[in-house]
Order: sequence, then C-alpha cells, then structure tokens
Amino acid sequence: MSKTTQEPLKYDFKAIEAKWQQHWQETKSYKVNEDQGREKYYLLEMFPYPSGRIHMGHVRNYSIGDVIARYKRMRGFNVLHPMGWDAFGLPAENAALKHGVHPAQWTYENISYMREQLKAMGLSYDWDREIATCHPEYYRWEQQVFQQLLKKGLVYRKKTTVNWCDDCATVLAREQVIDGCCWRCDQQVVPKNMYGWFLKITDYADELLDDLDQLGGWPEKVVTMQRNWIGKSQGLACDFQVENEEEKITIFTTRPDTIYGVTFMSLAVEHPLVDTLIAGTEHEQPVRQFIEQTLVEKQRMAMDQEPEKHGVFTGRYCINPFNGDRVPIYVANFVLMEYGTGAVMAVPAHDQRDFEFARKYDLPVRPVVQPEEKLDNNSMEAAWEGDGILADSAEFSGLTSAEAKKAIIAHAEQKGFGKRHITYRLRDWGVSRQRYWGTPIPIIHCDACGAVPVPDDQLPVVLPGSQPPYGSHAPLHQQEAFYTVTCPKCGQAAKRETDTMDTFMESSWYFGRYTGPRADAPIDTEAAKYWLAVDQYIGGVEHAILHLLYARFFTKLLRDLGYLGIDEPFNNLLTQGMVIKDGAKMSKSKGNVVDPHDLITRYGADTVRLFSLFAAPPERDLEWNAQGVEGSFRFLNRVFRLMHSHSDCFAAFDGETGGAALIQVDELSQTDRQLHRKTHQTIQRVTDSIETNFHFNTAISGVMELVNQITAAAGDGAKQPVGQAVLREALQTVLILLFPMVPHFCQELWELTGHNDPLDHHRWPEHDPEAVKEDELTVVVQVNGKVRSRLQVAADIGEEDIKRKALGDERVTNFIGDKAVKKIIVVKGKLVNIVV
RNA sequence: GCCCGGAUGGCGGAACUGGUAGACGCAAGGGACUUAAAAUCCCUCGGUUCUUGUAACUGUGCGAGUUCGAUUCUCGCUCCGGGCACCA
Repeated sequence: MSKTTQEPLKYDFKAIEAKWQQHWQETKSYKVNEDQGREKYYLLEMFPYPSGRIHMGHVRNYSIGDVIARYKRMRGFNVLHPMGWDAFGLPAENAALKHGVHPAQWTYENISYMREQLKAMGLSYDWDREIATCHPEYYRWEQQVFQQLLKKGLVYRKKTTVNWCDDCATVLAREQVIDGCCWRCDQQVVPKNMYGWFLKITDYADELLDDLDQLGGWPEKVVTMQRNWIGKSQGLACDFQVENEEEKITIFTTRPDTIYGVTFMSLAVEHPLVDTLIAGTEHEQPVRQFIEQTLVEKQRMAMDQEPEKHGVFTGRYCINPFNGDRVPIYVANFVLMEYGTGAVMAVPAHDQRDFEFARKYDLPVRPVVQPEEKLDNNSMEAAWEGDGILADSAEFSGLTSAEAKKAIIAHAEQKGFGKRHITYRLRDWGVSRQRYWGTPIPIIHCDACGAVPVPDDQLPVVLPGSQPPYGSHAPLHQQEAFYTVTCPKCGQAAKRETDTMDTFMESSWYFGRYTGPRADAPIDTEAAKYWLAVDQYIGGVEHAILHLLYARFFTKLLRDLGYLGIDEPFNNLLTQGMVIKDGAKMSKSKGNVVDPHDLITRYGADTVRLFSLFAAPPERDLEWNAQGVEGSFRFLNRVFRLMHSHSDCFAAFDGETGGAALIQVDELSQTDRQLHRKTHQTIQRVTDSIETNFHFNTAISGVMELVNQITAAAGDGAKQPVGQAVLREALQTVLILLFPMVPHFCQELWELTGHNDPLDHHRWPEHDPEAVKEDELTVVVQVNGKVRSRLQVAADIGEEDIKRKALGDERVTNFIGDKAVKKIIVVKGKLVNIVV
C-alpha cells in the first residue's frame, strides 16, 4: 500500500483549467476534417443567441453535448462538434436604443465575451468552424437561396391579414403567437393588412408529416406536436348551389357521412360571398351590423377564451346537392375564414358547435348517424360526434360511417359537385419583418418590372451602416439611401425591399453551413455529404415546433435545390429540461438567476459541469442547488487526494499498457478480486448509461461508488492490502470514465500519474465479462411474497440446493410454522418465494 | 375540452424484460481530529410500535384488479407540468 507523506496538494482548478484550455486551443485538439476512412459523428447543440453572457441553460445544454462529443471521440469516431451564434434579432435593436450602441457592435461584443465564457467551460469545439448569422458571409448565401426558391415558385408575395406586434413593430408568424401574444415580448398581437413574403411550406406539408415516421430517434412528444401542428384532415370538398344565384358555396367537411343531416349553412364573417347574398335585401343591415360587431369582438377578445356562438340569417338559401334540401344560410362568429373554405355545412346532430347554434336559433336537429343507443332529435342534449350506422340518408342508409364516407365522396365525384379533399392546419410561413437587424430580403420593386430579384453578382445586399464606422440602424423603410435604387432589369428608378427576414431563417440551415463554413456556396456539398445528417441534436423543448419544423423544411428545400442529399437533418434529438430554482424557471423578474460565471470562478468549470450532469437526467428539469455544487466539488477533491496518495503505484509501470494484462482473475486475493470486479462493473454501468439514454447522473454515481470502494480498499483504514496492478487499474479507470464530464481535471491527473497521451483519443475501456461475474450472491427468501431472510450462496448454486437451504433457514421455518408448503418459486440468483 | 408527460424519504434522484424499494449525492443528527474553527474522516438517517432485534407492522399520489410476488402491467380517479384549442 502506498502512503508517502507529502505536502498536502491542493486541487488548484484555476491553474489546471487554464493550462488545458490553452493546450487544447494551441494544438487545435478538436479541429476536424472529412476523413472517408473513419466513421463520422456529428454532434450539435442549438447555437445561442448572443444576449451578453451565458446562462445556466447554456451550461447544461453544452455540458451534455460535450460529454457526448468526448465520449464518441474516445469511441473512435471522427467527431464534428461546432459552435456559432444565432446573431440576428430584436434585443440588439433594443439595446441600441437603450444604450446608444449599434446593433452590430453590441452583437459582436457579446459574441466575443460569450466565446470566452464557453472556452472557460472547456468545451471541445472546432472553433475554426465558428459562424455568426449576422455576418454578410453567412447571410449572403441565405439571400442566394431565397432567390433560387423564388425562381422555383416556393417564395411569393401576398397581402394578408397578419399578426402584428405593436411593441416589436413587426409581423409575427403564426407559430410565434403564443396565447394571442408575442412570443418575445408578450404583447397582445393585433391583426393588420399588409404585403409580405411567404415560403410555401404547405407544399411540403405531406412530406413533413410522412417523414416524421423516420424520426425514431426523436422524443415521441415532439413528433406528436409537429403532427398536430401540421394538422392534416381528409374529407370532402362539396359545392352547395345558392338558390336564385350563379354562385356556389364550397364547403369542406371531414364528416361526409353526416351530409344528410345538414340543416343550415354557416359562413365566416369574412366570406367573400356574403356581400352578394345580402346586397339590397332587407337582411343587409342586420347582417352588416353583425359582421362589424363580430370583427370588433374578435380583435378585443383574448385568444384563450371562446366567445358565445352567435349568428344571423342572410335570408338566402342554398341546395344540398345530395337531397335537394333548401338550406338556410347563416353568418356565424365561430367559422374561421383561415381554415378550410370559410364555409361550413352545419350538422347539429353530429357537431357540438352546430348543435348549440341550432338550439339557440331553433333550427332543426336531424340525426343521420345512429350509435347503438338511438338518437332522438327531441331529447338530444348534445351532438353525437362518434361513428355509427347511417339512417335517413337515401341509398347510404345502413352503411357504417367509414363505408359511407367513401361512398358519399365517390358519389359526389361521380356527379361532379364535390371531390376528395385534404386540408392542413399548417399555413405558409410569412418571413417578412419590418426590422433593421436581420437579413435584407434581396428584392427590388420596379413599377414596370414588378418585384425583381437582386442579381447574384450583386449579393450580398448588406445591411446599411452595419460595418464600422457604424451608421444608422433605423428600420430599412426609413433609410432612403438604402432603398433608392435603379431596377436591375430596366434601369428605371426603383425601390429596394425594406423588409428583413424572420430570424428563424438563419437557424433553419446553419447545421449545414457548419460542414463547410467558408465555402463559396451556401453549402459545401461534398463536405455535407460526409457529415450530414446530424447524428445527435440537443436543445430545449421550447423549439419543438418552430425551429425544428423550419429546419426540417429547409433541409428538404436545400435537397431539392441540389445542395443536400438527405431528407431529414437530425437523426436523434435530445430535448433537455429547463434549469429551475426554487421550483420556477430562472428569470430576472423572479430574481432567482444563478450566474454560471460566478460559479466557474468559485469552483471551476469541471465542478459546474459535473453538478449539472449529476443532478438530474438530461430530459428532466434540473433543480439548481448550491449545496449540491459544493458536493460535486468535494467529490473532485476526494478523487484528487486519492490519486495523489497513490501516485507511486503508477511509477513502476509503463503508462501506456498500464500493466492490466498482469491481472489474473483466479489468482487475486479476496480484496483484489472485489476491487477488480467493481472496476469492470463500473465500466459496464457507465457505458450502458451513456449508450442507452445519456443518463450521466447514474454514470457519475457509478464512478462515485467505485471511488468509495477504492478508498475502502486502499485507504488508511483498509484491512487487507490491495495489489498495485488492481489498484492502478481502478484509479486509471476512474480518470478515463470521468474524462468526458470533467476533462481538465482528468487530463491533469492523467499526466500526474505518469501518462503523456491525451485522454481525448484514449480508447474507451471495455469491461471484462469474466471480471464482472460475482462468485457469491445474496438470495432473498420470501414467505408469501414477504422478505423473511437473506442467504449468502455461491453464484452457481443449483435450484434444489437453494430450496433446501431456504427451507432449512431458521427465520423461514418460524414463519412457515406448521402450515403446508403449497409452492416454491425460485428465480435464479435472485430469490426464493415459499407459498404456504 | 382534446393530446402528451409526470407523481418514489426532509431534498435532487436510483431500481435491467414484474423479483431485496430508496443506489449515488445533498441536508440533518452524533462522534473523531483541533486550543478553536474550517477542512477531513467515521457512524446514523422512510414511518410507526415494542420485547432494541439478522424484530414486527407499514410504506413508491388515491382506489380497485391481475399475479406466488406490482414503483413496474390493466382499469378508474386526484393533483402537477407541457402542447393544441371554435380546425368543420
């Protein structure tokens, strides 16, 4: 046993971390290139918005990522692990207004500061691939892709009612409206009519939906959320002829089987036909009044409450093409113009909304789909929305709902008044923003030529004033020098587009840019072919719809433009939980923010990393606990002392092979055998934890157990001496297994224990199945399912022997008494249950 | 309302395909070392009861069920978190 009294060494994390960070930077340890001979692994964490300083969410996200990156490197993979900045966005403009700093300056300064913070965490990035989306060398390629999409008809301009946030003075995509409020500033969103640019994401709706099935490596929850967001419904689009009028009303329904139950028609207040229907009739006034009222109500009403159902009769009728019924046409406040056709065939017996409406305005309720318990229109208190057998539906009577749907659609198609139709909840993506700090949309508006794309050789359209010395950062529509141009086609005076792109555009393809960050094209196709798809993507679940849907969409766009050869960007997705404190999300307003910077200064990066990995599994929320950090720090100190007090056991051996081959399992003493076994069990356990679900918390507790056992076996109070080879193997294993989590610490001790190779590429150990085997185990003896005794037995004991032993146990016989044994269940190596 | 999660000691969390509930850590209590403190080390630690034991009973949100045996499977609830929300 080694016990040289030496000066007590302190775990000087500051010096250790500075030393290795400098070393990694100088030797570019994490720089990678395509290497066809090696298997690649692309690990990506969601890049941060450069808000000023890193927060706990970043620490957690990037700690998790770094463990995986380092682990995979030790597994022999060629690991791409890049970092960059999602650098466009409103906070830069707000900061500019508040502090009089140009958004570009503010952003680049934040990036510099945060880059140092990330380096201080010891994260193993290939910094040569760093990108910032606000840099013209990044967004120029986005502009080029925009032009190419325009050419393909996947980008278009239209005037629509948009969600407008007054505070941010910009349009929001529907995905960015949360509970009727702006996702960023929480202001109530108001409708506004204006022109904007749109990406035809709806063209890809089916593929985005179908390919969700390929995403086996994604959390089921995220897949479901996207599926619901796309919201595909299949049904029938059907024309109802308006009585005494040329016009038809087209409806969409997912329940063609209920079409014989139609008793009225509901139109959205914005429906274009309403005007024609009421013009010059006695109903014109009341209907107009109703529409006006409803529009005001809609604007005022918070989106989270449903207003009561109202409607008004237009005085007109349309004809149900199936049975020739005259159907009264109403305008109703609950019909949405944005979904389907803005017109709904109302079937009160089978739709709850229609039912409420019908009861209110005394309209007939006509059940046509009968469940097992027959519906009666007089006694019904709610609509029956389930399936059933058709009744009162002409030749379709008697069919099931499923059969009837098919038959009725076929009938409509044959007669030519309807057809099978699919509707999506997903809308096209409006990408225009009336802001300064974003990618300029590369278009010139000419009175003669229309919207003309800026020619390729004139790209990028650079944000005016964004280069030092910095100039104006007013929204572009206020910058005359910027928008006054001549038309590239005809040379006449023209106006440059002043909208910038939604910042979600930049983050939709950055993972591709990393594969060839300085390429003279949007994507380095060859490099992308090697590196993509991303093998593991890690980020917050708050991006489950927005970012992840857009990124999937862009992948398909870039594929169809010939840049990428993949359908899906992220093979595996890990959504990490939030970091919370005192049960609530950390936020300035709650005053419960913990600054990682202070912690790193006080305990070092390794301790902070260790705690954030240890406190909870990645997908769960992590409750921050200052005392827990202290505990992680203590653990590292304990390991530090342990290594130092046994450093001499490394001296006599060759550092590379470690002399593990000298260990012969059957020649080991009892103590040695136990420690050797524990060492290999720990290897197995840690490897399993990482491989199956990245549960680093259990991996770490496994190593802690090993450390505890080493201390018990080789510490001051040890009863039996422990062999040098076994001890050395155990100590080395601790360092190797812990390296991905606390890299500076382990590398330093690795060096101290006589090794000079970097742990970065040290082979990850395999457990020896022989070493892991227990030769004795504890078997539980139950009587009627209750634990009554425990037996120490040889691992290879036979079933009969163990039964006999169990029945002979004094505590067991006491419980059995004189009752007859009915049955004995033996689970090998685990337990015996005696049923009496 | 609909769709997903989740609920285990004082706390964070363990427990493989049904088989020893509470690993590991934190906190707490006791002790050693010290003039003292810090640091470190050792012991105890779900609850109740007593006869203080290798004790009994009880215990994984609640109530049933399946099973020799349920934190784990089934059914019905409660509460908490997330998503969607008049989607025809």
